[in-house]
Amino acid sequence: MNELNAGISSDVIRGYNDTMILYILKQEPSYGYEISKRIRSISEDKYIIKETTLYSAFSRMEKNGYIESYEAAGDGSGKKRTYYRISETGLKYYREKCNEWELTKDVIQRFIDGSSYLTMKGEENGNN
Amino acid sequence: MNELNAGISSDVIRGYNDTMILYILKQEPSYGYEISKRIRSISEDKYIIKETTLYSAFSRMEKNGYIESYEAAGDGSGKKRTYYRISETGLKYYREKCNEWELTKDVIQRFIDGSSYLTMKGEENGNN
DNA sequence: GACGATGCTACGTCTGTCGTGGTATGTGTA
DNA sequence: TACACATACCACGACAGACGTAGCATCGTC
Repeated sequence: MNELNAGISSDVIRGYNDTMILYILKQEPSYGYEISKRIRSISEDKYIIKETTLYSAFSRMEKNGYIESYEAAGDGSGKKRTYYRISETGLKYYREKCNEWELTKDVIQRFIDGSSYLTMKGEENGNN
Repeated sequence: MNELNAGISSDVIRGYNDTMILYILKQEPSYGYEISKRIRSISEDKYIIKETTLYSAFSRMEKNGYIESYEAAGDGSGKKRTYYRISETGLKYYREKCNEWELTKDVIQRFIDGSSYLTMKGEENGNN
């Protein structure tokens, strides 16, 4: 099955892809392919962002002024890449999303049956 | 002033409205207006579900077999209401969403600055 | 009978995600 | 030379959930 993101529905991540990308760019400028790999590795393969999602996020965020792009050749090779760096606005946006996340997480958590059902190990699904 | 849900973007909640509704119905059958108020009160006014969102969730979930509806008059009045009760499938779905939530929460958290988990500094580094 | 609270529905728009498919360069290898 | 494969990016369009707007009907009250 193509469901690489096992157990993670994109509907939840929706709206947080931008945040993830900004988190990467906050550390240092980067480009599409590498960001995609970083996200995958940070999440320990639990989340793999789709290419189209990634690039549409780039153009959206650049339009919003959260990131800026510039052309550059990578290593010794002549391969051109589009690098992105985070802007001040982007950093501010990222921090807002972090705050929002704490809030939202708290709210959703109230509607989740947590530890109790997990401890009694009563899982009847073939999900993994 | 329609921004009643201060600080909470619907993009995050997206996909978890169903879960919230099922959480309410898991306790006892209920109907639209009351569920809406329950969600508002449980979240301490931090999240207020839109009417259209609520009712479209009903029809979606009924179509999926997660809930069942029945007509009933409420209190002494002759007002007809459409009550919903959760089904076995719905309960199973709810539990899956709970599991998914724990997973997703953990993943997103890795891209968020500001919590204590950062202080322990054991994060991903040059690990690739 | 005007009003607000309750209770529900129809219709259409918007936005983020993602499937499909395409372009182009660099590297390995046979 | 040929080819596969990883890298690197993009256009197009479909889809689904959230939501804005609008409407309808009932009930209690003043």
